[in-house]
Amino acid sequence: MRPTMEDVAARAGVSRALVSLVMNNSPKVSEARRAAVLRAAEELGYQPHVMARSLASRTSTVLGVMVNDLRNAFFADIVEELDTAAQAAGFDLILNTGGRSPTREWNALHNLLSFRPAGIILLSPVVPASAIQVAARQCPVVLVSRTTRASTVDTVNDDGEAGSALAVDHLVGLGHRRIAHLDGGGAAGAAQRRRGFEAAMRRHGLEPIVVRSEHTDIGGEKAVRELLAAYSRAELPTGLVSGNDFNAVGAISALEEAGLRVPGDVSVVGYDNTSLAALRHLSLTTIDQPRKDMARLAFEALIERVRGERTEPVRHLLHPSLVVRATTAPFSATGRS
Amino acid sequence: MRPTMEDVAARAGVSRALVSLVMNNSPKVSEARRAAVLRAAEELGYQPHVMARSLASRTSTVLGVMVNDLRNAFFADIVEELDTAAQAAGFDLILNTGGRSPTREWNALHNLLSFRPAGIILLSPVVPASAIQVAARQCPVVLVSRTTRASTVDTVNDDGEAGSALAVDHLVGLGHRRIAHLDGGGAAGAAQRRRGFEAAMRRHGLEPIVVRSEHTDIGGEKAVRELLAAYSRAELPTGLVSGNDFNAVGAISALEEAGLRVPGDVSVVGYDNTSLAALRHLSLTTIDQPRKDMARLAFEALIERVRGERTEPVRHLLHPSLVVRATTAPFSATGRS
DNA sequence: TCTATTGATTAGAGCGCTCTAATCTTGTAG
DNA sequence: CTACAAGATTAGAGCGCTCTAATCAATAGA
Repeated sequence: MRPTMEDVAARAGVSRALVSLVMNNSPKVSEARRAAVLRAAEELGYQPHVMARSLASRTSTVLGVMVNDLRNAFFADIVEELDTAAQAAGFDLILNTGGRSPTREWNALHNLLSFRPAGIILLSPVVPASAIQVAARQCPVVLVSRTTRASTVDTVNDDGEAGSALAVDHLVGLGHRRIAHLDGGGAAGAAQRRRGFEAAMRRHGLEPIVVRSEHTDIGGEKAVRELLAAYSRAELPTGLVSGNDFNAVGAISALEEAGLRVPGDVSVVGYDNTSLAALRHLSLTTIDQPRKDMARLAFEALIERVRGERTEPVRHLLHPSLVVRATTAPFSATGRS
Repeated sequence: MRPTMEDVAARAGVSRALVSLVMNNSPKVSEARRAAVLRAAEELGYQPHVMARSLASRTSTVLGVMVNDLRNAFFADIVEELDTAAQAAGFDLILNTGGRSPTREWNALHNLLSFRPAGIILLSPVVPASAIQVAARQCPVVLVSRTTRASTVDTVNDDGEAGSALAVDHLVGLGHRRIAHLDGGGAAGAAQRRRGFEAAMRRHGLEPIVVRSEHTDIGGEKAVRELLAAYSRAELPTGLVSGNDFNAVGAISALEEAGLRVPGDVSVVGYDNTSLAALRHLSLTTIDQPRKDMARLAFEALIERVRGERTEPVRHLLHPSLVVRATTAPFSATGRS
């Protein structure tokens, strides 16, 4: 059995309480005793038992994190960032996935809750709002990539409408006028991005073209094929705003397959600035969600509530930015066949 | 304060012990009582306190997971899979990163240990072997993508030598004879892959060409440029075995930039079969590490030890497989300029 | 010399649960 | 009607720690 505080106390010739004080480096311990305790602990290889501590102190250093999908690099990045912040602040992450199923997420959420965590961060959850409310009654909850009306829950989102607008402005600035959006369907944030696209187009006095698609490369390919079937070469959109990077990559594939050049004939903008987009081979112009900032803000919001420093809900809406790479170029009538 | 077992007991008019039995669905509880307890629990929104349970029962349902780098899709996939398995088996994951620094990993490992987890899984850790030994004295430890001599630790690795051999055999089978390996340098598993490459080449009676590189797309580009500088077009290798997929993508970029076609002039094989490779736009021929199996085996090995069903160490060496896509083609002398 | 005063140390209750051993119910056989 | 086994229930100690309140030691002031 691993040594307990009692063992350390015995070896150091002091009481258990004193060991506790030393372990929490209380200032009211004489240097001599402190040294003795530390040495005894060292010799025994003693390490405080987090769960026992948590139980006794009625506080928790555990932060629950439920991720929509770790395979999605966006979330993986955020979790990495959260982990860094948590370690720095002395918290531990317990992690969960809901498999994008409300039922499984509900279970996962319950598992997190059963640890009596100090707080919970939900990354793009698909559980109903009521489930979030239930969780929020037990501990502070922060939502990332998901909105809510609940006033006890903080949220961190990127401004998808602004992001799409950025893409449209960029293309229009390059002289494009026929621009299509490959919509993400039911994916998180897709609706916003579409709305932003439509609004931006109209602001420029242009007619928004929206093709229903998905946030996958296959989806992007299909959407482009539909576009190719629906328009003559002369009328084909010369600018594409994809729902996300994967979609954009698929779109580019289909475009090239059809003998069109990117960006010579068609300019393409992605969304998310995944590591994929940064690959020199693709060099995709895309919209960057400030993931690091999102993670940091989510963490800070949570900790503020944990420490009871704030009760008002906070709604972070982060501004995305345009990352210009090699898949967008000025519109040129001559470039077309 | 959230309701405790005592509250439920009071409301159901039974003792705390009975509630405990019901919560662990013991068979020795009358149906009437069970129903009463369950109802009371429901009404109060009671949920057992995992930590208290763990403390009292001297058992843990916590599994510690330390990840080398979550941003690496390979690890993210494994964690996802571990999570699925853990949830199914009633365990909870507590997750950590070491930032690829031995010191930080050592801290992270300590954090995990302080939870008195049932077991620990280390994904490609960079801590010294001694640290792993220390951990292994506290609870079962399984290593993924890392070997050890410690007889108390299980390991799960893919057979990197076999993987490279697969790539070489494939290229040789297509008629290629001048084949180069873009080495991953100090990256985990890189040495094995290189050894496998060299051995396979010699087995075919061919001279192995090894270019020092990195597991990044930039690395791949640079390596190819060196190759282009060192060889005349006629003598340039017609087959490339990259250290991983990213490297391969970079290599392809540089090749195309130099006016060479893939796979027309040069065939390229990646390693890892990341989601990147599967993108139709790239369609990279690559070596697949059976991640799902690796995760499953790691989990099973751990659970076996947790349950005390085995004390002998187990060394899983998984066989990678070749995934042929569009970046490899038969050698053709005419294809060359 | 005696009492405050401050600082260091400890006793002991208790966190929410489990688990063993003891107790209480029944039902059944003698 | 009693004895007893089997099943259902509970008392109570204890998991490893924290924390309050009490105790103890040492110094200072009168």
